[in-house]
Amino acid sequence: MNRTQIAEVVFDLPVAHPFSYSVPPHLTVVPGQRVQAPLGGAVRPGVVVGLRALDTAGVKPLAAALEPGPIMSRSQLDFARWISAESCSSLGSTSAALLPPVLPGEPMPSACEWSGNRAETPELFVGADRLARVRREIEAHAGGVLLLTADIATAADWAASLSALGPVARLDSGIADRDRRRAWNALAAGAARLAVGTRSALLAPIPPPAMLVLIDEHEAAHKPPGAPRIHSRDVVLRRAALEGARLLLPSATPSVEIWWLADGGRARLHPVDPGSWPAVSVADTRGMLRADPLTPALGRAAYDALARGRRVCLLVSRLSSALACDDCGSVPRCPECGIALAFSRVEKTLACRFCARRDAAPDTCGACGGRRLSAFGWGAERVEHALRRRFPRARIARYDPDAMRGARLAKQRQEATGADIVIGTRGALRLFEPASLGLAGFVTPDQFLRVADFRASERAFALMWAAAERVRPDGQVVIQSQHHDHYILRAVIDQDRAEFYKHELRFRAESGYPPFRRLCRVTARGRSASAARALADTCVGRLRDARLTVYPAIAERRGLAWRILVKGRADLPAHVSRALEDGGPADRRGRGMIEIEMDPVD
DNA sequence: AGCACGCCGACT
DNA sequence: GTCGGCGTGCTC
Repeated sequence: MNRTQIAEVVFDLPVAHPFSYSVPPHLTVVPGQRVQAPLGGAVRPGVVVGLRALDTAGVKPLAAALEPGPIMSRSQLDFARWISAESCSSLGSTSAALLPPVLPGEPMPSACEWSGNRAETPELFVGADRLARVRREIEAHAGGVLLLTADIATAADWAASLSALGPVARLDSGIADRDRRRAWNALAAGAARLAVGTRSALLAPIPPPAMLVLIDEHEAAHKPPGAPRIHSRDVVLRRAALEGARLLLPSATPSVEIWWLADGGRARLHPVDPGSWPAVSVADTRGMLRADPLTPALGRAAYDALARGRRVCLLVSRLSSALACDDCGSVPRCPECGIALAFSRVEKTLACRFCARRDAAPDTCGACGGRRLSAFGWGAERVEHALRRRFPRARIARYDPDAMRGARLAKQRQEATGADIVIGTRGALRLFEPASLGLAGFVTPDQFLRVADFRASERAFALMWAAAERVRPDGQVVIQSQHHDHYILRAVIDQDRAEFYKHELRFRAESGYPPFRRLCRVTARGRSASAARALADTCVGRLRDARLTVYPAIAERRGLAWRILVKGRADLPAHVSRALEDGGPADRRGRGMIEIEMDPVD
């Protein structure tokens, strides 16, 4: 029997284990190198993750090396392993998502190892001058810089702006494969010092001493669909520690997780330049908003702004799914979980998304006995109609960049750019520079406060803060709300972030939400309702056996899918993977499929 | 994820 | 009698 070298190879598949191949005598491969290997009748690209000596029984040979050397150093491969474990994604899918395209004929610069002997404290920049300060830090930094954004458009802006400081390697998918790959090589070879990208750049080789920058750390877009299911914030925190890199986090409204780190001295909050702040007021809507989306206060503010030739942005939300009392403003909440109960108009029920609680919707308000309970909806269309009647001579446009793409979006954008009044969702704020608007108005923000999601308050706070930053110092922000004393509103009125985080952290601690506990969502799908149910029951049983906090499964898609929420500590991914075995993002066991989503953001 | 091998309905 | 539906299971 021949003793040869065996290469362990992972592929872009939802399969947890590597596949073994013999290394033909004419080939030399090392861990971290990309290869071609036969699998399931076809030759597919994969990554060598290990080598060992063994007999060759029943093993096929590698077909070819895709590149002359490893694309990942030992440090990068270990780090990819960590990301894979932490996100319950396969190592193959993780590597495929975080490595540049293969280009035959390109040279392979050697990828360097990370030293990480002195861990730096992550740094928060939250003030009005945060981007200018981060830019100065980048300018002053001697080594390489990796700057990550949540979307391609922002990456393009940064690449353009940083090019004044030297060659910029763009690593996001907004540029051609060839250029992206060359940018990666330029970095590894030390020919470029500045790198800009989105999450696909998380593994990029940066010349030491490295500096990492994550723009708008709080953005949910830092955890886009697709493997690996992990927020870029968690990745850069780890990478900075391993690599001994400085990590800069500019964000007007950091995530509660990051603020908590700063509270505990594990992140450093740089001195804050508060910047200018408009007058923020709450317009009481109790008993209003039946026939008109504008309270007298907001209507007057819009009139004044238009009369002074200033622009107006009205923020609306997508449809509400919670119930509220029109008389006292109270919202039915889950007694167990503390979150607003989701209202289903069709089924006439109130349901909690976290525990499986589901009750018939009441006829009267539990707090004041009022009989007017409604899930109200002032969507963009209805608001626009009402405003056209009220301001017949104003140029009014709707803008909802998250709901459309392509030519329709471009057209809408153009109309919105020239409009006096823009009605839009959160993406509409991107149209406006800081301190440029005459008025920002929130039509029915109570819907944000009521969304059946514990992160809703964080998002509402971020949105209101972002709106206020875009209003001129002599302009106004008007928030129409029944909750005039809500801590989010107080924090925005007083321009006091700490006020928000103090309350939010107390709520999270009391209810056992992140950052104090970790969450995982397991989805069990089946062909039939009974198969799905059985699979879900199996999962719940195994997770309970692992002594994790497991909430009862909630049916979706008429019983074809079941959502299971699991709570645990920092080591939750390992426990969930072990409990469900081979748990990939879409592990098929028998007749069904399991999906594991660590730290869900929605 | 692909892709092959499996056992039950309408066609030349 | 075969062609083909997709349900199930494997890929080194």
